[in-house]
Amino acid sequence: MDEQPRLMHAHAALGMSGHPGLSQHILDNTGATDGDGRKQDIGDILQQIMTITDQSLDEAQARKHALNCHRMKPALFNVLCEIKEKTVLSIRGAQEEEPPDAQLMRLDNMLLAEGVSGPEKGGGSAAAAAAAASAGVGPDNSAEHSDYRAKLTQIRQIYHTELEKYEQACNEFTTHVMNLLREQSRTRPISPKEIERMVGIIHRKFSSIQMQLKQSTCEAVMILRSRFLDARRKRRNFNKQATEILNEYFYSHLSNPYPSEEAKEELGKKCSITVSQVQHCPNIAPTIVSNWFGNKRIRYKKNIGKFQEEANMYAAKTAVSAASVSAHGSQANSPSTPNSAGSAGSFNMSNSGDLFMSVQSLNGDSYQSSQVGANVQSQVDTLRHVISQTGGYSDGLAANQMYSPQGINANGGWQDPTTPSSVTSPTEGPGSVHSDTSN
DNA sequence: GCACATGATTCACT
DNA sequence: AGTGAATCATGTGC
Repeated sequence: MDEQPRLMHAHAALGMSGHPGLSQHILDNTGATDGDGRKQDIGDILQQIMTITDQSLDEAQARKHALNCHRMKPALFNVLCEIKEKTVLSIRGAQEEEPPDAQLMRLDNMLLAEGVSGPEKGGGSAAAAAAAASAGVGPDNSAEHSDYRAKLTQIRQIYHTELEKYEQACNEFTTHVMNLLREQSRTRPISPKEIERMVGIIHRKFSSIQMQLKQSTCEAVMILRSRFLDARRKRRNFNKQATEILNEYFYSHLSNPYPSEEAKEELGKKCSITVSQVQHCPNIAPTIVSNWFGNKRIRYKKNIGKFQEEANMYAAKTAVSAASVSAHGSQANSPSTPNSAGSAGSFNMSNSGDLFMSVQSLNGDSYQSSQVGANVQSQVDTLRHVISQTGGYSDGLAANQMYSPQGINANGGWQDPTTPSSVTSPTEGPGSVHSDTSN
């Protein structure tokens, strides 16, 4: 009900802030009801406000002091506060509460998961280990792993340094603004709530900067991670010797080219995979060997013809080795296992039956024979000779046995792929598809 | 630059 | 868990 007089007091207060004489002038005219007169007053007030900048600082301070000491000041100030509370705050009130930023939460979670934010656990080794695991690599301390860890630590350090800087700047700025507002609150109505809101605005601004920092950090981690994984994925060509060893094993176990874990490890060692491929990560050798055998089986099966020559070559090598070992009085024709070959450390003699099958396919299978040249045929003859000398197989047996090419059965699979060739059964009889035994 | 070979990865299946 | 098949990605030779 008493709104009108209060508003008029407010006008008076406005004037007071600029000029003490002016306030008196307004106060003297509070009873005026003439509209033109009021406009004239406002014009005067504005005019005087405009001239404030011309006044010296000392003079302004003196007037400010006089204002603060004015007997009407507290009452007028309260009125101003009340008016402001009813207008400005009510306008802003609606847009206060914001939902928690989902993107920021995602970034925080990711940084936490990657070991960038949160408590330090060896420079994010957990994340590095996870990355390594996802790359199909054991938790061994490979060079790439430590490199990844070092770089992640670097990112972490930069992130925390920058974050600290931002927080410090935010706090400094907030303190500064709060002091300023508190100072100003003596001369103009600034409620604690308003200061609080201002602090909130400042924090939001700074948190948006923080979010950019977090985004950049996430990007950096992603790039690092992808590079790390790419490095693990990077293919490495085996050297010739390694390929030969693997091929020898493959073709000498053609009927069942599924090396046991032991055999894989042994092959890994023999192939020097531990040196050229996985010197920092020796446990991966069996995996690499598995990869190689997996690829070999598939590709061999897909295109047997293409691999025939290779098969012959390795069969010949195996046969020659068999012959030489036989000549030295060893048990060349015994169905020893690749790993039990022990002293010689060779897989060559492990499965002469497979070799035999290679020969069979060359000689008996029309599909095979159509693809071999005269030189291969002569090689076959040589092999037969070698085999007969080693007491391996008779021509009669060879003629009676019809095998699908290289041990692949009618279904397109190898016989009993679940049986590791390193445990080739010596009890397998002559009638068996597998002709490991030498009877 | 291209084709090819081949190691590695992924996914579905058993 | 091991495997086959498909696919990707890269090294190599021309």
